[in-house]
Amino acid sequence: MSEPGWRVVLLLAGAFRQGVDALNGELAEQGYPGARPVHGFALQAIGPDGCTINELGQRLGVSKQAAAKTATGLENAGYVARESVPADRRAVLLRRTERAEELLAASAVGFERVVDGWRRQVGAERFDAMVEALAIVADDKPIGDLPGWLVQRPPP
Amino acid sequence: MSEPGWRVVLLLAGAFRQGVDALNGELAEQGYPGARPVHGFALQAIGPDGCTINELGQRLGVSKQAAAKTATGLENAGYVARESVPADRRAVLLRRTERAEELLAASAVGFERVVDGWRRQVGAERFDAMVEALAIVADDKPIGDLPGWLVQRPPP
DNA sequence: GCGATATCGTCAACCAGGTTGTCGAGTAGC
DNA sequence: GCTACTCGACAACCTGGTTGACGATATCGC
Repeated sequence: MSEPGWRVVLLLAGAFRQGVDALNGELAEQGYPGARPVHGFALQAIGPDGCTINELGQRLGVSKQAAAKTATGLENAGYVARESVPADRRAVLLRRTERAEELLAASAVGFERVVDGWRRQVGAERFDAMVEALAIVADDKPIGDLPGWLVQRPPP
Repeated sequence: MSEPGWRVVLLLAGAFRQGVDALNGELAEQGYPGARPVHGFALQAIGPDGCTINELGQRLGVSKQAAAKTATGLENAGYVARESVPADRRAVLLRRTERAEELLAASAVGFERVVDGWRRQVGAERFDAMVEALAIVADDKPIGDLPGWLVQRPPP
């Protein structure tokens, strides 16, 4: 193995960042210049049926307070609406808006484009091997607290 | 392609995080329980001959104020010493201590162990394919602004 | 039915790491 | 020598995370 260990880990970070940057470009092209992948992740976590703030926190691997802040941001951006839960008057049901569904669709398209580009770059066979290997290595590790540059505002 | 695009990007993040967590574990075992990869990263940037705060900021891609904070942290942890530059009495020369050299050596060992573990998990052939693919995808993208969980303190 | 206990979401305080702006000290150019 | 620039420090602020406390509500046990 020619690569030193630290370089492999650095490559993972670089590839991830490359993907995020590319996706941001795709989303900007599709009319969501301010959308960050973190929005998509959170909306995915909310799911088509909605979820409460606590559940969102668990799914994202952060505290419920952090999840509440995220939810507020999403709400202000018009991506989620708060509904009440009939069965539990303490709980708040976060539900995706139509705008969120559109963003998710655009995001899925963007991801496919980015990843298809990668597949073409590295070759289908090697690409599939990479994905298999990543799946083993990553071992369903939750993202947890998302990197700062995931949500960095685009330069004004 | 069975994997949706977004999952591939998620796997990259998960694998990176897995590597960082594993390295933290290795470093803790080797007697550096508080060391984070970001320390090694900054020490690498300082280099064997040392550098000034401004240079450190440029090399890490952050402002000199942020570099100064990093340098203070490194100094408090005993990894760097401040020396004066005879040619310029404004400047401060950051220089690695012996302890820093030891940390860097331990860090290299830790990275090797982590990556060897991965290689064993996924098989040498597939692993090499993954690294090749990552090198193409990452395309020497610089890390830039480091993720927050890179420096997260270990739970007490 | 009712008290004890647990959970939901919010507020407040704090931390880490980043940013910009300002400023004194020191260097360099004319 | 005066001016302009650079180095590093300080202060203020932003973002996104954390923990702790608390009111409101559910749920359990008797």
